[in-house]
Amino acid sequence: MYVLKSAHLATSPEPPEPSVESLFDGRPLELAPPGRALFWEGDPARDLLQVVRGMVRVQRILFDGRRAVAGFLGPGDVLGLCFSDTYLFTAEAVTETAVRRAPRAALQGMVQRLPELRPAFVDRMRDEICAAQEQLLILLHQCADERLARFLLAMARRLVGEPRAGLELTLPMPRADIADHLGLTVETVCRSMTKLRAQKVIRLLGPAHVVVENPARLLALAGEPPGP
Amino acid sequence: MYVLKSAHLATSPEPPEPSVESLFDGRPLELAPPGRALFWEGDPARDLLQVVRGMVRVQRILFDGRRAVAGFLGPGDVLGLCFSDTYLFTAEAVTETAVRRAPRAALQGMVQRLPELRPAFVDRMRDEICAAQEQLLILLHQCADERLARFLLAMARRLVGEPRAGLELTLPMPRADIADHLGLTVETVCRSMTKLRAQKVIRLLGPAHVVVENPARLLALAGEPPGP
DNA sequence: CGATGCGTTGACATGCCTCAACCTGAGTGG
DNA sequence: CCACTCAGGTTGAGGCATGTCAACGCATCG
Repeated sequence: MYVLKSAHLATSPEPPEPSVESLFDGRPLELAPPGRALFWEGDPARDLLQVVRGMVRVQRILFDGRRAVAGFLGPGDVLGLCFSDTYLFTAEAVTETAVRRAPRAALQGMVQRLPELRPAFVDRMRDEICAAQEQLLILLHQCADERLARFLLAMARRLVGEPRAGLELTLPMPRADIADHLGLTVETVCRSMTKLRAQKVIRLLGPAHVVVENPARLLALAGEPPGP
Repeated sequence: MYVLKSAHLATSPEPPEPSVESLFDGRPLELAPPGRALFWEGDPARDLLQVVRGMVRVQRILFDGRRAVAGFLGPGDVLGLCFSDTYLFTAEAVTETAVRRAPRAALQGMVQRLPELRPAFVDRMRDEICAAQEQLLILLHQCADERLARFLLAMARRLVGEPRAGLELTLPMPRADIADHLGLTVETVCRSMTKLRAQKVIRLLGPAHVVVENPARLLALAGEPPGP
């Protein structure tokens, strides 16, 4: 997706290291309640956004009124690196959220001044492309259960590298968001969730709390070989 | 998609402007018969590829044996800009094809040396990301007819900016390729083609030759407002 | 206490997949 | 020239997964 994870990169020890994250140093925290829009599709893309706390949903209303959710951003994720002059999506807070903004011009300047930073920058863009294509290829050919497994796996990996049995994860977004993200309906998401539970792949503590019981099977359903 | 169109960009007037296309200047032509692989998924990604004549199919075999066709490349398209160290897809000639190869190292050197990073390279990567996300968002939420309409529209735009009534386009790839590209089966592609014909959206001269009869309706089906 | 929003489940309709048959055109050999 | 084969394309019949519509459970909130 267009979301860039900073997890391992951001926590580099030396302070002068220039990184995309350093653009947000010293910027004020901005708080948003659930449902509040952080920017709107079509607005001039003035700045980048870094999520500090909470979760943000990136979406877009299609021609015919259907909603497509492009993805979800959690703490550390940066949004807007690959936007053109106007925002192509609307970003909304899913939960109580804290973000920082940095002008895109600052990013541009930084990349101009520091040629050694370019490979890192290009790599991140490339990762985004690969992720988007991967997502496209696989989702298009997957059924509902497999899509949901893939989504749960992605949510789990947001927390840890590879999920182990017993990992508990929180789904702060409502079912409708998951459905519009996977190209399904709310009912189908529910049924697939129930099916995964019946197969002992996951356990449900509540609608928003899932425990991974069989990571290997989750991997397999999501369409990844058990190896990596 | 990961495919970068060079059509309008390549013909900039001033010669010193470094472009991705210039990397291929002076490289020898390489010919490939239908079905021949130009590179394989998993091989070290040594070089970029520019299609000169014919059509190339980019695909990948999924874990469970299903085939996913990521896209098709025609004359002028460049492949490999966003690859990591190994090719993530296999590229095969659909028709009799001519290509040129350029080492990726040359591209990397160009990016490092360029005083201005934006025009040549970053914009194109950004376009790719946007295209992939667009594709993902829309295809996921579309039914078979709409997906096929979208595909036909894309093929038409490969020839001209906006298709007009009477535009004849050639589909050099077999139905199976189209199906695996859209996440459908061969039979469903046939039926959707027949349905579009019945609705007077297109006319079929033969399996590989389609005439656009109602561009406005094609646009609408593909999920784009009639405006642009 | 009722109202509301969200999640879940059931009944039914529909769209796509599966399997099968048939058609067409291009080779190929008689 | 015809008969045959073969691959790709098209069409039909039936099954299954998902969408649609509806009902209900449950928690929150006024």
